[in-house]
Amino acid sequence: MEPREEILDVTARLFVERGFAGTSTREIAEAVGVRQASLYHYFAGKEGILAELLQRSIRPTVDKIEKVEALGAETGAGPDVLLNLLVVLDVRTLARAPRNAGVLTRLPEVERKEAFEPFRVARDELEAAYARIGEEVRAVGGAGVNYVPDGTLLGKQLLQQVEVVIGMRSEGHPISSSIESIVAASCLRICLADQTRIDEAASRVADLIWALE
Amino acid sequence: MEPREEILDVTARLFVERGFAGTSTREIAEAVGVRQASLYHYFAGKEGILAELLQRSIRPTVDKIEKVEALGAETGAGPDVLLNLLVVLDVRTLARAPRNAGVLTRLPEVERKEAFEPFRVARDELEAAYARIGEEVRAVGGAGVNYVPDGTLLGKQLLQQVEVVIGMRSEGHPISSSIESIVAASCLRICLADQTRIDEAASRVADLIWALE
DNA sequence: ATTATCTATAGATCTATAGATAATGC
DNA sequence: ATTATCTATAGATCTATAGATAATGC
Repeated sequence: MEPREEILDVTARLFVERGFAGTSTREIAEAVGVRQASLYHYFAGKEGILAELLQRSIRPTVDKIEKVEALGAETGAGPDVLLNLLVVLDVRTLARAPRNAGVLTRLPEVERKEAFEPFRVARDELEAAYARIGEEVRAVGGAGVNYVPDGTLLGKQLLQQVEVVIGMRSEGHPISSSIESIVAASCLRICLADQTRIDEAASRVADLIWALE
Repeated sequence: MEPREEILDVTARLFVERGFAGTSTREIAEAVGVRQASLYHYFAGKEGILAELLQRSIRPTVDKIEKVEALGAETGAGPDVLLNLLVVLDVRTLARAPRNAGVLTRLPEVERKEAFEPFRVARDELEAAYARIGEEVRAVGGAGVNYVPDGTLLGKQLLQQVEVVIGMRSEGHPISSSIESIVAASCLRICLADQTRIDEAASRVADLIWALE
């Protein structure tokens, strides 16, 4: 592995275990096997490293939002299918992230520091997409039903639900394709889809997802 | 406020904003208005303060698990009602925690340090209760259905779903009683309960919850 | 006596930069 | 020339403890 990639990999592991402020540049350097000052050749300090790790953890999913919504227009796939697709893509990205880097999005520094603003923007885009598609799913069957989340809450509920895979990985559970499907189904249920619609959406996802990965 | 309580309150705010390693004892002391060394009179260092904050954030809910399950035996309330009750109690605890202290449970140090083991045990108990009750809810109507979470996943999904209120509070949204009900309904939906059962459970919760708070 | 608070400080870090040296690529 | 790496270090913290002093409660 080239040094730059190795620094990212090693730092991801340390930040996930100990957090941002809890990891020193010296520890990173030692784990990589270079001198502390050499890190500054590749990155703008600790913040620079985390900024890149955060981008990598969310970019793949955000880049696919447009594609997913375009697929709705092209293939006539309804919101159930689109939500299912987006969830599966998001779950896979989190499941494959080296060192379970999804954990990093929850570090307190991410909310506070200027350097992470691009990440926050991307994350808000993703949440907005969940809110938008989730509301469409809900609109299909949820007329006159009680205890229904509005868009803001719904977006957060779906994002939160997907992130259950981060917690699973933290405890060492592998993320099987069956977990993908179950999390997607749970998201549809949160949006009031019934089992018939869930089965239907799941069967169409299999044929569409290859085009998006 | 007595000094000990004030230290807890101020530290909760700082830890939520900056994390554990990102907050120094000197900053805490300054914000409280005492000398740095004086903190050690009340607590076993930074870790001692966080240990107590974590306990306070989860204890109220864990203490109610037994009561909730006992209520099932006493009143004949079914699992739908029990899950709804537990979720509402949990949401209320998170909603009322000073400074949104629920955020603290996600700090990386919480997983690593000896001092927080009692908290981790309590949190696992809560997750186990969600898994247990969630499985019972699912067992009522979920025969032969596809894409169904097992107990381990279900426990995590429910815990994760409840924690959506932490995120809401972080962004300044007040936690209304309608959000309580919606989150509870979402949890029942994740467990495959249909709208009839959700309405039924919600109507019984109103009569039972006063006995548990 | 005990509790609360302070000053002072040991000893151990931290990050980021300056500036030297070596290796690589045109 | 540029890229990669190093040594050395400025300057700023950090936590935790020792030990003094003042206030409180029996």
